[in-house]
Amino acid sequence: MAATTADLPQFQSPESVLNALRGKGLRVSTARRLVVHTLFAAERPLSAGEIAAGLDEGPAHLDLASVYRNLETLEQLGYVSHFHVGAGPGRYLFAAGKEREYIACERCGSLVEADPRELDGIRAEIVERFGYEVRFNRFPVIGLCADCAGE
Amino acid sequence: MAATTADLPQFQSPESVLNALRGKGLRVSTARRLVVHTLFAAERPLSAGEIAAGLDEGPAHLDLASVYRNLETLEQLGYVSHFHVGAGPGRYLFAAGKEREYIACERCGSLVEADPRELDGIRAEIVERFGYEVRFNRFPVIGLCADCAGE
DNA sequence: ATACTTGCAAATGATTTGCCAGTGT
DNA sequence: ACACTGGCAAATCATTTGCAAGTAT
Repeated sequence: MAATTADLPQFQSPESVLNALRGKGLRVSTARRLVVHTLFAAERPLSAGEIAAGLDEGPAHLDLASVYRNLETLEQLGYVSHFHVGAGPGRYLFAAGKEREYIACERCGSLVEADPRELDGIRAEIVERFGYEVRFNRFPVIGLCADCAGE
Repeated sequence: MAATTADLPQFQSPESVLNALRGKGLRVSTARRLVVHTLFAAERPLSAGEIAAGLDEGPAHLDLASVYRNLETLEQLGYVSHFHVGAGPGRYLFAAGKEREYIACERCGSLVEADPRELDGIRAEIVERFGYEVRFNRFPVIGLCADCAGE
């Protein structure tokens, strides 16, 4: 289940991802292709619902269950990652072999990405003071962005 | 007027809380009494389901919807507070007029409380580096406790 | 041909809401 | 009395699961 950068070198296009899937013995179905393309083209993390809805605007229809199943498969292979902001739906994005952590606004949903190293200081402080090894990839640090904080 | 300690001085017993509610014009019904007693006696944050289930084992049955409605009422008045650990149900506890923040284990659900001042350094670092004003009362810092981290 | 996948429906879990009967004050 | 509350059923939302029909390889 551990996916390092070495395992995921070929993310130049949706096709390269699909080829990699084929190499793993997975089939390249229409649904799979659409999910991969949509996720690859997205400029921000998308919820399963957004993926299905976005696809509906195109030529094909994809069932939400299929979207979830594909996302889970892709995530287990290390191609996709997801996280939750507050109570909202999970947001999915290409993992692209690099780890990221997030800080999110609970009001407007805006998001900033952080290199894990940027949060290592905080991690160290919490492990020292409280004994917990924390990470902000699945459950980002939640707060208010500058705009929302200014009411 | 914000709810300061001065507004919430009388938390010595469930009865004192109920009296305060009466003073605010709220009625002291059986359901309300049970929720307040249960929450007051709890040594850890409880989910709405746990509150209802615990009552079922005792003399009374309380509908989950009533539990939620009461918790919301109590929270709006500043008597109760709740937070979420990962995808699990919300956990409710007496606010007792003091602010707290939490660090939780996403595997076993264990929890440590922190005085907000203990996390002010982290808050300052994040606001400076990312521009987000974060708080860990509704959505705790999530990670693995020492036991779970040791596999 | 066969195993992997999908669509559809139904189930789950958390929480909310409508509505009308019941009850503190 | 009268507004506040409670119970109960049904509705939401996000996500999962069972299955039979469809399809990539």
